[in-house]
Amino acid sequence: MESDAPSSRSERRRRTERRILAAAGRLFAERGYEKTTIRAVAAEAETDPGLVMRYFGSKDALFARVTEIEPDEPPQGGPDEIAEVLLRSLGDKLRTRQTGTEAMLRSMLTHPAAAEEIRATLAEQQHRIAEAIPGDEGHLRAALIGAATLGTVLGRDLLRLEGLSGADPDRILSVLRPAFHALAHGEAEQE
Amino acid sequence: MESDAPSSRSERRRRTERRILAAAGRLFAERGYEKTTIRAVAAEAETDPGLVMRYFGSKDALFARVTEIEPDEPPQGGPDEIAEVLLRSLGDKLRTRQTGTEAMLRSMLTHPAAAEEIRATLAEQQHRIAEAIPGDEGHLRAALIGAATLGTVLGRDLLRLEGLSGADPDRILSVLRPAFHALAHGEAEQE
DNA sequence: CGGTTCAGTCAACAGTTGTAGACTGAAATT
DNA sequence: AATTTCAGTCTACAACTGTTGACTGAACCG
Repeated sequence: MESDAPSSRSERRRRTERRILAAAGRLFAERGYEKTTIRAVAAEAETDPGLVMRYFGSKDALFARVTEIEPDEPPQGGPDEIAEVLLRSLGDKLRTRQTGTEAMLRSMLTHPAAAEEIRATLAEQQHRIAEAIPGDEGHLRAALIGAATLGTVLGRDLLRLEGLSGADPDRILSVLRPAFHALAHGEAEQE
Repeated sequence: MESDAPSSRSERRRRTERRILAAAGRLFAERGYEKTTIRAVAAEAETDPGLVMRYFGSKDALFARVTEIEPDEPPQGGPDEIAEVLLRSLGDKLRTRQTGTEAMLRSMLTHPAAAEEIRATLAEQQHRIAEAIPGDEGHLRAALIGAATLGTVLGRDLLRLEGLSGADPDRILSVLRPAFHALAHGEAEQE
């Protein structure tokens, strides 16, 4: 009772590729790079390991395809605007979970390519943020905002930390908001 | 030119066990659970894979031994005291890096036992923190402090994020301080 | 219709893994 | 001195890995 009537060569091909990508995304996100095998991906996609190799070249290349993600909205403006933009980006990540992103995060501690991608992404964002933050600590502040964001997504969606795994994104954001503003401000605003 | 004159059976045994534990700690911390092989541990410890198995039973058991870590100073007091205690704990972790802790963190996204250990440790700390934080959001606030702490250690020592990898622990703490206090406070103290 | 392309299948490769067990020789014990 | 214990070594196994290449049959194109 599935939707089909497949048979057109290019159409079949496109479908299998999509199934493989979806299966790979799921498995990489759940198990990480090393524990995800080509065979398991093929089984999950109901196809053959050989096909996976032929269509994507190698396990590494498949991983790279799955973890292609579009960059965040570039933060700009003053410290407060920056904090709000970053909170909004975090909110998006918490609301609409992407297998690609999760695959990347899941493997970032063990797969060098994933680690490098994260480093590069965060570094670029940092530079933009640092420009807008007064004081010579701009880079450090930007990096710590990144770290906090990372920890939050990791804790909620990958580690499923108690008290965070089911939490409503909006409540998370509202608790985090003052903290992000505090981090974004070079000069102490309270005390 | 090494210090030795080994030969006493129990002494030799103790030494090799220590070498194995040290080697395993280093490798688990650098490469994570899956990519660390018994053979590599044995080679690093200049001994035999068979011995590693005999002395520690299994790879899992060896990992468990290596990642035994003593719990943090239990946080107590009001929100501000709690924030300070947690900052101090973070400072300790940043200043004196422990291979056991790093091995645990490195593997927490791919090795279920490591993930569970982290969850349990953080959950227990959270409960204590939550009691002292006013408002019904105590657990969420506690969890987010944990996530931020996790992200900071991860970003600095495991991922080596640009702008964080070489950062002085005290500067990190001073930037994080207002943010931790903001997170610990149930009622908004600033605006 | 005849020939070509190509999605899909299958079997096999070379290497690595955790783990088990037999063996050796020297320290420990009697 | 005779015997037992045990740290250390070596070999082997069964399972699993990414990857390759030969094969099959149906869709495609002339």
